[in-house]
Amino acid sequence: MTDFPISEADAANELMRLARAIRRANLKYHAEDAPEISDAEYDALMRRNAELEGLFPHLVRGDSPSALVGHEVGASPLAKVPHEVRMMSLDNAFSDEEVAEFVARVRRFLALPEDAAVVMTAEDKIDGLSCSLRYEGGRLVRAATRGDGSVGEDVTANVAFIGDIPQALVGDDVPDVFEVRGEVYMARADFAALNERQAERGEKLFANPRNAAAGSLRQKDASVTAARPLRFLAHGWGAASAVPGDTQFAVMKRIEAWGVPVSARLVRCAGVEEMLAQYRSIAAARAGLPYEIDGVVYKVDSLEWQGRLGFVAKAPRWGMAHKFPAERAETVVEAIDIQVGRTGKLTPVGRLAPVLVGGVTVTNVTLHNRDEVARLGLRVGDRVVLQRAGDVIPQVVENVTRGQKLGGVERAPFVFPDHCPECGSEAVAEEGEVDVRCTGGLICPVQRIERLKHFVSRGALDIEGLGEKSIIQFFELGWLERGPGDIFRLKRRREAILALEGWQDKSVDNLLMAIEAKRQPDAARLLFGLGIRHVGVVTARDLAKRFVRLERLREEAARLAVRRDEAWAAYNAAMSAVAGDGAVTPDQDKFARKLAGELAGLIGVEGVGPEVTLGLIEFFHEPHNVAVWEDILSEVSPPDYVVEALDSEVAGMTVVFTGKLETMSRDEAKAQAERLGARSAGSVSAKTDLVVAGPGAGSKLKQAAALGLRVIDEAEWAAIVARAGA
DNA sequence: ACCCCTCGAGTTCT
DNA sequence: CTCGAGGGGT
Repeated sequence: MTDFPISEADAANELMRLARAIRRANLKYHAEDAPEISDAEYDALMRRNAELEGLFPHLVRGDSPSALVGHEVGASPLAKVPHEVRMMSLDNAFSDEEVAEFVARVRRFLALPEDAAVVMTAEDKIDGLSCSLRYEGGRLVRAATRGDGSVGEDVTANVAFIGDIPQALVGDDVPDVFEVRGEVYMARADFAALNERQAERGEKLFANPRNAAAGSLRQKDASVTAARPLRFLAHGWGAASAVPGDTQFAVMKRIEAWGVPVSARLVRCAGVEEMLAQYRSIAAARAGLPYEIDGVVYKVDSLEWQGRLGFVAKAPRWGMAHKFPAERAETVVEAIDIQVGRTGKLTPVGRLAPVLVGGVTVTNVTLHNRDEVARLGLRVGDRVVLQRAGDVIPQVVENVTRGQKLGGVERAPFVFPDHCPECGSEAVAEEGEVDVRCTGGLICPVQRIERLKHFVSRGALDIEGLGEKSIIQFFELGWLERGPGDIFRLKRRREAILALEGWQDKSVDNLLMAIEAKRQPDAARLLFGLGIRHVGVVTARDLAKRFVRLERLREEAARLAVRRDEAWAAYNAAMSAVAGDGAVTPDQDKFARKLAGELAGLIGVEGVGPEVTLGLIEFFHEPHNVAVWEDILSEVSPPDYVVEALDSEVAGMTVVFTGKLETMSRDEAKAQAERLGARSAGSVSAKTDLVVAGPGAGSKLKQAAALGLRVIDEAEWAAIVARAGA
């Protein structure tokens, strides 16, 4: 026997550490464009790994880095750049009423009196692509596209050719760090000239200036960008070590003074009337502007108010885009197909004679559901008016030939199917529901594929390079038979994948690397990826926050399932003498609802009511789901879900606000609690840690007293917030 | 018993 | 982006 210089146990240990270190290095290298270790160090790790694997072939790990090529793997055309401050989008308004509503909402949230003046800025909204320019010490160090809002793409080299974007900001008040945010766009005249050139050279034409700008900026080869006439207008800022002013308007003026263009139509408005006047003035000027715009953006001018208003899921509460009416077009519905989604929902889709709407050719349009088709009285062959809602998703506005014969020929009405077109199972609409669903569940191959797609999708595990095509391909080969866990076993099929058409060494490595990178997935994303009914991104996050480890959530769901079954059995035993059995009686239904409500109370997460609770119980009750879940957990281990919150004395507490609050609205108080790492609940219970009571508090205060809870007033709350430094 | 808001689910095209 | 529906407040 050979005398090894290292024991087998030590080698196994070291291999594990190496796998982890190399994985981490790869991640840093690709995802964040900020390598932690040098190439030489990286190579040393790889060599040591290969050496140990040579000594102990039976210790080669399933996730061995040696199966994967190194640093160049996963290299996408443009490097990823995380945004220090998320790039948000804005809520849209399409009518004067919605604008008035927006101002009223701001007033309500800030608890301002009805007649208090709310100053807003207004400016034209350019149809380009958002870009963030980071200046450090006044010099441009990085330019990034918006991406998904959290992570964008590095276009630093590309924007070097945009004359509007200075390489350095000029002024004695330029902060150390300042990110200018704005829109990269192509002027109309330049767009026309570019397309002319493209036509002359027989190259592809761009559909509109927006696409031309996007295509020109996101180039791996920056020299292509150099030849394209791009421009830039600032409309805000992101991360900043200091903000030069206390109003939106003042800061924009400073940015302009530092040398970055700002819209000439940026103004301040004293109220709804002035905002709408500005909207109309910009709308009138629209055709004569050098660039394309799709609306007007309003922002609360006071930065202090902006801070208090904060954000909802993906947009600030202090801004709004007032869009121009959408362009419309007419076309013919040539067919109506039925699609099956991951939840089994049957969605009718109209196949259209191609038509240009708002700069894009549209050939498909969702018809949503059975009722919508009926509402439009839609039959194959009808002419319809289309518009792109919010200038993006096409929708049918009107059926022009409703009920008419076509060339004297009567057409059959569209019959919505009562069986799944994919698996033949019965398709039904639940009592009181609009959606028709395939009842096949996991029998239905399309549902299974859709669930897999959901699992790897951007909001869930976000496995790059595993798209619809590959999923279908692998699924049909039976490689994803057991469920999402199979994805993590694909590496055993490396050779088999390589043998498939369209797969090269490099693409397989990229894929396997992307999969390996998700061995420690974010618990909330994993939970979301399971596709539990009514559990979306937000709820998944809230649940993960509450349970920290997903296994605890599963246990709780299992406990609740037992509780439900017992309560249900007891109820039916007691009632059987009276009601008899058969279909669910109204009383039974009422009891079931009440029971679900009580169980929801035990979960104790805001936003999780009876329906969501039932979704959780049923998911973890179904043996097949549990098997899938355990299978996934045998492959991945999500770290405990701990959210970083501002350090405060109420972190981890459950706070209830009651009574009238004087200096802030309820929503604002709740948002503050979240920021301090506390949960805000709607009602007082034994789980409540702290009650913030304003004047006029009633039953909740009594309850709090009965439970002996700590009760404070608004001023004390404000002090806690201040101490946390929020 | 309602009303408002937020969340979930499905979808378009490049 | 829009729609419907769930949750929570009034």
